[in-house]
Amino acid sequence: MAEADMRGVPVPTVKRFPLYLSELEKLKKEGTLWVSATVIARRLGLKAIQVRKDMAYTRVAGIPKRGFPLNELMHAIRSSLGWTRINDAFLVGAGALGSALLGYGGFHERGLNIVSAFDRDPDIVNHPVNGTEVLHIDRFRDLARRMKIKLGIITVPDMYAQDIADLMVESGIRGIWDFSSVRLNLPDSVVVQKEDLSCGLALLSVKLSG
Amino acid sequence: MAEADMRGVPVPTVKRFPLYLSELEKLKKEGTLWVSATVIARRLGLKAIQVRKDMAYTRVAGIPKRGFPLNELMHAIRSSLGWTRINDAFLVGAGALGSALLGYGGFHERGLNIVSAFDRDPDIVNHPVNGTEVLHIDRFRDLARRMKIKLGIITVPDMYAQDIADLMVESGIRGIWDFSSVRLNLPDSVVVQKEDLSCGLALLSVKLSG
DNA sequence: TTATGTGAACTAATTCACAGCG
DNA sequence: CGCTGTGAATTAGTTCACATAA
Repeated sequence: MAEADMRGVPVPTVKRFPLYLSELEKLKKEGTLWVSATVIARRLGLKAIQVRKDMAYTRVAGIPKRGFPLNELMHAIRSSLGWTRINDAFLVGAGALGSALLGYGGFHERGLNIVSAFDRDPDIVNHPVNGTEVLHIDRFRDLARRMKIKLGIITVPDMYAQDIADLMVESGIRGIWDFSSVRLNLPDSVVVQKEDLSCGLALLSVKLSG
Repeated sequence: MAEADMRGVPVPTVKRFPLYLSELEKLKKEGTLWVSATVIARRLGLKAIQVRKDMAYTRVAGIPKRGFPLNELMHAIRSSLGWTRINDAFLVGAGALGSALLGYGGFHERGLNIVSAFDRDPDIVNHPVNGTEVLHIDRFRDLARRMKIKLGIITVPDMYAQDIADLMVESGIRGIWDFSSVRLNLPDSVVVQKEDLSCGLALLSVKLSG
C-alpha cells in the first residue's frame, strides 16, 4: 500500500476524491471487494477514463479484469486527503449555517471533528446544538491554544468575519474554512478555503438560461 | 449596453462573476462610477489580466486610463448570469441546512426568491422559518404547477433526495439546486447543480497537509 | 503614463489510442 | 473479452507580450 505523494495531484482530481470515497463506502457496505473504474464511473455519471486517471494518482495498482482493491483504494484516497487522522476544529458563528454544519453527520468520515462552537449572542451561548456545546467567543483564544486546535470554521455574518479570522490566527489556527463572502486579509502562512454558494447558483442560472 | 451572449463563457469565469458582482456592489456604495480591472483584481486578490479577460466576456467596452463603467458592468454580469429577473424557487427540506438557506439574505441580489419551503415533519410544517412559510410536501406538486415554479432546491436527507427530485420533475421544475450527496437520476431536460461541501473540505485538507 | 484589447504562448486538464495482462 | 496503464492528442484555461487609445 503505497503512501500517496500529494504533490502534483490536480485540483479537480482532489475535488472528486470525496465523491469517489462516498461511493466506495456504499460499495463496501454492499460487500464489494474489487471495483473497476468502469463501475465507479457508471455509478457517478463520470467517464471511465477520467476515473482511471484519477485513480492513478492514488498509486493503487489495479488488476485487469478485476479492477482496484476497494479497501486499499479507500485508504489511499483518505491518505491523499489527509483524512486518515481526525482533525479537531472550532466553529465560530452558531447561527443557521453554523448549526447546519454542526448537524451534518458526515464529517467524521471526512477527517473532521468540530469540537466546540462559539458565538457572541447570549441567547445562543450555552445551548448545545446537535450535541455540540456553544461557548462564548471570549473563551476561544485560550481554549484553542490549550487544545492546539489547528482548524477554524467561520460561519459568522460578513461584518464580523475579518475579526474572527484575526482571532483565529492569534490563537494558533493554521487553516480556515470560510463561509463568509468577504475577502479575508491573512498572513500567507494560514491556509484559507472559501466556500461560496453563489458560484453554484451562478452555474445553475447559466445552465438554465443558456 | 450589449446584451451578453452566454455561449462560450468558460465555467471558471461564470463562477467568478458573482465574486465580481459583490465587489462591484461595494464599489457602487462607495460612489464609484468607473472601475479598472487592476482595482478589482487588487481588491479580490486576483491577477489583473484574469479580471480583464473575464470582463471581456461581458462585452462591456472599457476605456483606457479610466476602466469600465460600473453600472453597465454590473448589469452585463447580471444579465450574463440571468440575474436580471428574479426566479421563484421552492425549497424542500426545512431542516438545519434548509433554514440556513432561507435565512440567507443575499439571494434577491442573485436573482433568486425562495417562495415557500416544504417538509414532511409535522413539527416543522406551518412554522415559518425566517419569514418563509413551511408547507406540507403533499402540497408541492399542485402549488408548483399553479405557480409555474421552475426552480427547486433540495435540502432533505440523502435517502429522500431521489423521491423529491422525481416529485420536482413531475411538477414542472426545470432546474434543481441539489444539496444532497447522492447522484440524482433525472431526465436530461432537467438541469442539476450539485453543491458538495466535501470538495472544499478536501481542498483545505490537502492544502494544509501538502 | 495608465489602462484596455487581442492574438499568441503556455500550462493544466481531459480525452483518445492502444499496448499489455489476466 | 474486460480492464488497467501509458504516452500522445486535444481541449480548456491562464498568462504573456504588445499594439493602441485617452
